[in-house]
Amino acid sequence: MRAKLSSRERIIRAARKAFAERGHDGVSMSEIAQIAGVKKALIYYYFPSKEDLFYEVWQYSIDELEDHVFSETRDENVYVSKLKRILRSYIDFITNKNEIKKIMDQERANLSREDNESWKRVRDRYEALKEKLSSAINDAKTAQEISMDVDPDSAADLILNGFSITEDPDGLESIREIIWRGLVSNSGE
Amino acid sequence: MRAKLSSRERIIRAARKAFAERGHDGVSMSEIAQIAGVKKALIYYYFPSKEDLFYEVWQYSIDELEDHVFSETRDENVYVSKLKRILRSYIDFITNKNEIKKIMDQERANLSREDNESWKRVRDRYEALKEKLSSAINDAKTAQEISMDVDPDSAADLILNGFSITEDPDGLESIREIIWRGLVSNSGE
DNA sequence: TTTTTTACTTACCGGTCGGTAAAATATTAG
DNA sequence: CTAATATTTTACCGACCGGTAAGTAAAAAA
Repeated sequence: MRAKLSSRERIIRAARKAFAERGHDGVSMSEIAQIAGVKKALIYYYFPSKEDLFYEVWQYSIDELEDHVFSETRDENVYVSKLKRILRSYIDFITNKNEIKKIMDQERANLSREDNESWKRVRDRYEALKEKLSSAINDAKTAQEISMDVDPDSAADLILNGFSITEDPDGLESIREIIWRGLVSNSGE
Repeated sequence: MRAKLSSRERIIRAARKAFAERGHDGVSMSEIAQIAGVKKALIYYYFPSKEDLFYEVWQYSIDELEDHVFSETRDENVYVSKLKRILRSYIDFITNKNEIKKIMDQERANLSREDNESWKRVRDRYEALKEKLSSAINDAKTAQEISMDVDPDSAADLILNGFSITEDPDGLESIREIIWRGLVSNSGE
């Protein structure tokens, strides 16, 4: 039987669900309150603003993604194997924690907007994730285990963007294979 | 000197610009009116609703993309060359008609939402584009000019999603190279 | 037992949303 | 010149937005 969650926790989960489905701009605070089964004003008791609530959801989501994807490969010392496992567990994460991936997809366009000061921390958290992935790729490249043609930063972009929309596991797998061959093959021409 | 545009055209261009920057949900009709230099009610004279205005922008944008990407390769008969040119002109399009690509990025998450009946035609127009790309890939595969491991549909997804956010031309080029090697190399393992 | 803090509700704020009716102005046709 | 028609503006609608002030009930601290 489920332990009763605190109101704060219920709000966060409701927000995550709603933001995943409709995005930050598509969701109203009253909508979140309704899903969480609390009054709207209570949200403002725990969170100063919609933006702050969103950021907490965002932060937790990316933390969870990083934990899942990077923690188990920490002691792997063959970089290309490590990278391969990162990719696999990333797909595993997308499949099982689909809500979190959806939030990232929803706000992807906002991540490239240099204006909008209030989104800075959201962008920063995302950039930190990307950096982790990028340096794992760079390690493999430095060890000459993947193609020297690969630019680690672009490859990280490709991985983080390439699996959007698709929910079908076979589709994800196909995409992973293409990307992987792109990373390891020596010359495409 | 610029010929004076009709109000209707000015509205569409203003809407395209605004939707590219902030997305459908992030833009208000009065904002669009202001950019177009027109009263809000005039928009409703030409377009029944915000949704209809958005769809017209969307439709024209994807038409333009298809024209740019597919028209010049129509008489190419070596499928792999054709596909390579498609990819190149897609990047060219992203670079030069960046506003249109941004609209697609903004609404990407909405494209996977099966609910929301009113977005059906938006999704359908996108799916038609994807189908065109997918069958170009399939042609190259059938002619055994690219890897037999490639699933055309997934590859089309990857191409349409993989170039997001990035505006830096070098980054786009790097991503294109990875994808291309992924398509043509015979086995990544 | 009194006081303070925590958790939460009720009722409201000004502002903006998408959308509309009707009047005013331009344009065109007879 | 006039009448009809196409275009644009003015002024407004109810609904909902994010956010807040003030109060309440219960629990924790004094």
